[in-house]
Amino acid sequence: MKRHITSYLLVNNLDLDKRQRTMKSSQQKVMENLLHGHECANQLRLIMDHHAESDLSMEREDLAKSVLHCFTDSLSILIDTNDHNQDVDQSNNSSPQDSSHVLESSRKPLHKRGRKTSMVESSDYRRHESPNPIYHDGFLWRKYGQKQIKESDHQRSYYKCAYTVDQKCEAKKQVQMIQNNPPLYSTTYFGRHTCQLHQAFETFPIDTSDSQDSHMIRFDHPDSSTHQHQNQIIQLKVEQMTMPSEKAEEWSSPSEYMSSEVACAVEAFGFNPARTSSDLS
DNA sequence: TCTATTTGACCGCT
DNA sequence: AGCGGTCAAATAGA
Repeated sequence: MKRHITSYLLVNNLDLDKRQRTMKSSQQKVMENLLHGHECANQLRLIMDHHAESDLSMEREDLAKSVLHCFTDSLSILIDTNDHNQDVDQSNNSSPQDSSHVLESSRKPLHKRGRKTSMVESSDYRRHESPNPIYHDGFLWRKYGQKQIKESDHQRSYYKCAYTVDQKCEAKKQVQMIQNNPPLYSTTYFGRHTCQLHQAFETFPIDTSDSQDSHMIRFDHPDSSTHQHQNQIIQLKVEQMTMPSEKAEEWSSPSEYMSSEVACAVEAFGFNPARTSSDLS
């Protein structure tokens, strides 16, 4: 036992340098993500200020998704770093730790042998409950299964990232209705996206021939007016996805026509794309 | 014809 | 044996 503890502490000391370097790069990543999110938010505001009359709901939603993606990545990095530090702290200090997290994340130990009893019990996951199922959360998902779960009236749908093969992204999610009245859906995310959203967008077909169906989204650098930096131009084919104008009139808050996660991101910024620029001013 | 979804079968674990 | 998770052939739809 004593020998086991000594060797464990040795490993911890040897890992310290490596961990500090990792933390630095993590901070850099978080900073880059947040800067990118800030740029997208600025771009979103510009669109809303200058193009309120035209139907640019898709640009707004995609920008909001980009903002959400930036924050999701940043949170994931911070939670990882935090968990790592807590593991170290717990091994070095026996005092109890505050286990509260922004996102629910399982830290239950993996079975060394044997099959996991469920994904929830064995891997890190984040669970989200909402009145509507989350289908559009900024990532592309591919459904690979649906199953009736025992002790549940509703089927569970299994999704994996559409870039599982292309980019070896192992992110998965499960969507299941957990309550009828009022309707409540549980969306559980497993693993983290290793795919890049912008890479995903780059695989969209670029069709400059049909300007009516295509819209340009530019993620400009803050100094974009000086053209010192090359803009990252993403062209999205928008078909059957634009929000019907009559719906736009009915909906009063982003959460009514966006996925709840995207809406949360939008509302967190105090934006309401359904409003006009005059409402904002 | 191509791509995404559906669904029954299969696998590995308890 | 029964369960949850995944695979892959069949099917649907654009």
